[in-house]
Amino acid sequence: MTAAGNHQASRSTGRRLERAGIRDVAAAAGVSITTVSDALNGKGRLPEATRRHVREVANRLGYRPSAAARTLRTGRSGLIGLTVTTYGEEPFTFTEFAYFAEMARAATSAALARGYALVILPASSRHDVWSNVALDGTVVIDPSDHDPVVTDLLRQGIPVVSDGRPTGNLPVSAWVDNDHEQAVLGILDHLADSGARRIGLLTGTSTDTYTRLSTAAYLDWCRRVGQEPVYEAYPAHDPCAGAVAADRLLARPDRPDAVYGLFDPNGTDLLAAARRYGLRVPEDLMLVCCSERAAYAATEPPISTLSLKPGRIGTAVVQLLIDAIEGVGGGRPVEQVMPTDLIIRASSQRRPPRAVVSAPRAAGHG
Amino acid sequence: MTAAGNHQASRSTGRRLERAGIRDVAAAAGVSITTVSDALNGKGRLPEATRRHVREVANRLGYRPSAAARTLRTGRSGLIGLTVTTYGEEPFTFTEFAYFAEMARAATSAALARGYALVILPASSRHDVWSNVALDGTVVIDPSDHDPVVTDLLRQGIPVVSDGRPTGNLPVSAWVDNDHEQAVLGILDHLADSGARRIGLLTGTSTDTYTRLSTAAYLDWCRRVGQEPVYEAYPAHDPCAGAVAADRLLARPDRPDAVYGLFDPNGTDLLAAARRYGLRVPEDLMLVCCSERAAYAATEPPISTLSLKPGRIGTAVVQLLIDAIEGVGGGRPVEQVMPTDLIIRASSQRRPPRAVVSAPRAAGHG
DNA sequence: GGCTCATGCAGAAACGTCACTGCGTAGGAT
DNA sequence: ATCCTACGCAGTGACGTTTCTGCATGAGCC
Repeated sequence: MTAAGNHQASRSTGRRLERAGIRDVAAAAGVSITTVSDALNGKGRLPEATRRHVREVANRLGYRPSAAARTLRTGRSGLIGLTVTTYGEEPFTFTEFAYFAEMARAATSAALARGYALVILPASSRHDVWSNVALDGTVVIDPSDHDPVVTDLLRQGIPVVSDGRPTGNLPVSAWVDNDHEQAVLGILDHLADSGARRIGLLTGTSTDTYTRLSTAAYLDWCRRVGQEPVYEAYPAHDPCAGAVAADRLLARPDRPDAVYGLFDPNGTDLLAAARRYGLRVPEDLMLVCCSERAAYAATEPPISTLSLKPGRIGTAVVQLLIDAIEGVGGGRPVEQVMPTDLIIRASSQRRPPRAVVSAPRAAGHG
Repeated sequence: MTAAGNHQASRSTGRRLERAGIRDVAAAAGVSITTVSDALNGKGRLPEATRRHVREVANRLGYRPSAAARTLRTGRSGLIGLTVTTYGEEPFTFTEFAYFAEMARAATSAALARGYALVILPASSRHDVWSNVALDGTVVIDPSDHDPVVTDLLRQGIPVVSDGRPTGNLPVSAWVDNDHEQAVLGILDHLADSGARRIGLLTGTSTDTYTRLSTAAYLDWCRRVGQEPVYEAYPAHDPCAGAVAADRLLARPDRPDAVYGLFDPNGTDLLAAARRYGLRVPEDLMLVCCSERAAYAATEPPISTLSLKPGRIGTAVVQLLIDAIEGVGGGRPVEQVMPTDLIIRASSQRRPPRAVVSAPRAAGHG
């Protein structure tokens, strides 16, 4: 008696009747396991009649292939991780909430369209959770310098694509990022065009690429147009520090008449600070900040924002990752730079003179 | 020569050196596979010295147990699905975006704390994606009447917990929902307390439980206090229809002096409609709507909202689901009703008389 | 008519883990 | 001295697929 014979026997007798397996289908259809597998997966050399018959029987038995077994055998799970950096206990960063939500939405769509599903895995999760799920690849948002999880994944040969240029020399498989320099230059030009004479920057103290590139672009622009830089830096992960920094920036003797804030809450913080100093927006102070919040369209006045288009980023990141998983397009690292969108609202446009009733300001252009 | 012997031999020779398996650890540690498994999983009867040694070797080899193999063997994947109903192509409903985002955030946290990860799976996803991932259970948000995916999962014996009472007699394992009647009654009482004489309702035409219960509670309240109901219903999934319905409601001869809108965009829609008719909020018209949008705190005036506390719901749903998966707490269906939060802002509070300069209104309380 | 070759399918070996069974040994009880 | 038990570990069979290999059968060709 062969091992297979033993197996069949034990199966037909002592088994509690759970889901139908491929063996059950094979038996019911009067064919072999191989034939069932081939028929359902469109492989092998089978006449259409056999395929149809097998499909029919499988359907009748309500057969669902075991994802676990398939994954074990093929080495592919069809799952990709979505890792989001965390600052506290909670999985998402508060300040980047809208960004993440939109990005995740797009990523989910893109993954689904190619037959993959997304698993949400905060970087801070317990290690056992990470190793408990079979991932074909991972998207990681703003990986920190030498992220242990990322290096671990890469060492296992699992592709990792990052949203945001990786800092240090984290050897990710590919990355997607916005053109931050271009974005900052565009904003500064826009503010200057609107009549700003001295443009300030609210930036961060951390060394991540976004902050670095944006600040560098600002300093560069200042040098080019001959403006003395006016900026305050604060730890971006601390919301209170942001409000304080906004206040400090407007309290300076060389107070700017326009400010760009690099982080999501800067808009409201700057608006509040402006109110405290009796500055009208945009007459006395023009504002732009980088944010995805729809709420900035409804503030008084509405605040111009730089959108990083997280949807586009999410889609691109997933496409790149799946390409890497499936071995499409070489195997070399890919770098993709995406444009941003400047949404111009009232806060960065001086009202047309005809509607302005207030007295001309001293700082007004002369 | 035994089969195992064969196996070992083929392994030591022709295998391409990928990740270390449990066998490699066993060999390196000089123990059996069983011992490795027991040592790492805290089972069996092993002295602490052996456990430590095995752990050490495993660590040195960078051993990561194969999630797929473990899932296949144990029947547990540690994955739970998060299904969200879709109206269009995109995975999330636009009008419930903020709700979903917050709910998903909390659900992710709760799942992670118990060693599970969340997989995002829109209900409309291709069937092959669903059957390609081994789920221990699923959270489904607002399941429709006889959702084929849900019934399919249940037939497979996979626990399903729903956010929102299931319509029809969908036999979910458990559900969590807000106390919608209580919420509506609370809002109506609040508006009446603030001086509203005729409270209108903006509701939906669909038959989901939320709409049904809320509308019924409204009608009930009207009957009790002796007010003639004033409401407009529209297909909630169509944002344009919402704006039209808001307009219609304010155009009626028996125009209400306060309105509660059941859906997220109703606040802005009603505000816009009020402006068109020259109605001041809250002096001429008080507004409340059900929404999680933070933006309603920054509108002019800020709009009172009913928060369903999606975070609490998400946590509860996941706890219930994992309890069901792990067989905790009987196996009987559980129903859990959660309270809501009414966030009172300017739109539903008549300004204190001292600050009001405008002429007394005809509808003023007599 | 024997040869090759394509066709249609069956057998069986993995994939890597967990858990059941079982076996030898040491130490305490009788 | 003998038996019993607890201990520490090894062997091995699933879990349910996919896939490589291989065996028949019948058709086409010289």
